[in-house]
Amino acid sequence: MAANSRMTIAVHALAWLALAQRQGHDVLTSGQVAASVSTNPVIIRRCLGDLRRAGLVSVTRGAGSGWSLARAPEAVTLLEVHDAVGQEPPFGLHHTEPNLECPVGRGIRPALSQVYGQIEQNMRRELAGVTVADVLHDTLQAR
Amino acid sequence: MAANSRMTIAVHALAWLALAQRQGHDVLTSGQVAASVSTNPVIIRRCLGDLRRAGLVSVTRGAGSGWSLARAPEAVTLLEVHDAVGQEPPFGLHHTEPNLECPVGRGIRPALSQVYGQIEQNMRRELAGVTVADVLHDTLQAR
DNA sequence: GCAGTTGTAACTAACTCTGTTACATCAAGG
DNA sequence: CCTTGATGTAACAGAGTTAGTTACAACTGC
Repeated sequence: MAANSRMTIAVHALAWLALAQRQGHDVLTSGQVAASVSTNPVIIRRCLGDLRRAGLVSVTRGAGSGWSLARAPEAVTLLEVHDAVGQEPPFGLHHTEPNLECPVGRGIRPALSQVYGQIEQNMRRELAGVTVADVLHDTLQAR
Repeated sequence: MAANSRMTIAVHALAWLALAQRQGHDVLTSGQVAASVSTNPVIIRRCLGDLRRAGLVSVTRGAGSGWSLARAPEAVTLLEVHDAVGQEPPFGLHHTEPNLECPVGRGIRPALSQVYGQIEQNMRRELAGVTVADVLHDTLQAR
């Protein structure tokens, strides 16, 4: 299948919430967000539910309720979104334990963990440097 | 599922080939590699087949045949392995096109592509800086 | 109480990944 | 020339993930 798109959907929803807030709409329903993402409202509720549990958005119940940003869009980084949606790391080790009788099988996992860990650290640092406000700005810039 | 482990298996196989070569074994069979990785020989043949198509290993046919490195392990980078096994990029855009009537739906994909592309570039640069020889060295260092 | 919304369970369909079996193909070496 | 041992690859199974859908209980503003 194509790669994980949950991160993309989450950022899309947050950018849309930020723009709506700027335009005076304090809350959006899952249906309104779903209309922009072109998907089902339940997908959005599941995704925004993850973000709510991470404290990035708040939600109300009952009639006239909906979703809003819990913080200013300048204060929400893509790293927080990444962690909130439980995105998998880009590389995985062996599914089953390699043969520990073999010198390569014995040492390969720590060696690769170090390489992979370094790459993930850099990826996280980069995600931490981009905010929802940045993405919204670039989004509105695009023609 | 756990993340993609093909990259790990490919590097494992290459490191094992490099060590075997250093010890005077010029070729290994898929069964011998599979015994170190703890998997099925067909998995290894498929994986090493990808590496062969990328020119990283060479293979012979017939009795007594097997796999060997096509280059010195110092000259094979993890980036080449990454591309050879067709690893997916870490982030994916929407599966279906977002609503282009919405300003966010219209501009979000180019905006996120830029962010994701930057991260992938850095990942590639990092992978290009690590060779199979480096991994083998760290592997043998591990206790 | 009504209406509109969230939260969530249950399910489907499509897809990926690893692993397995089976077998055709190939070539080294007697 | 034949045996032997290896690759290449198709076909399939089983587990798992993902997006999407339907349905409905729970909640709350008015």
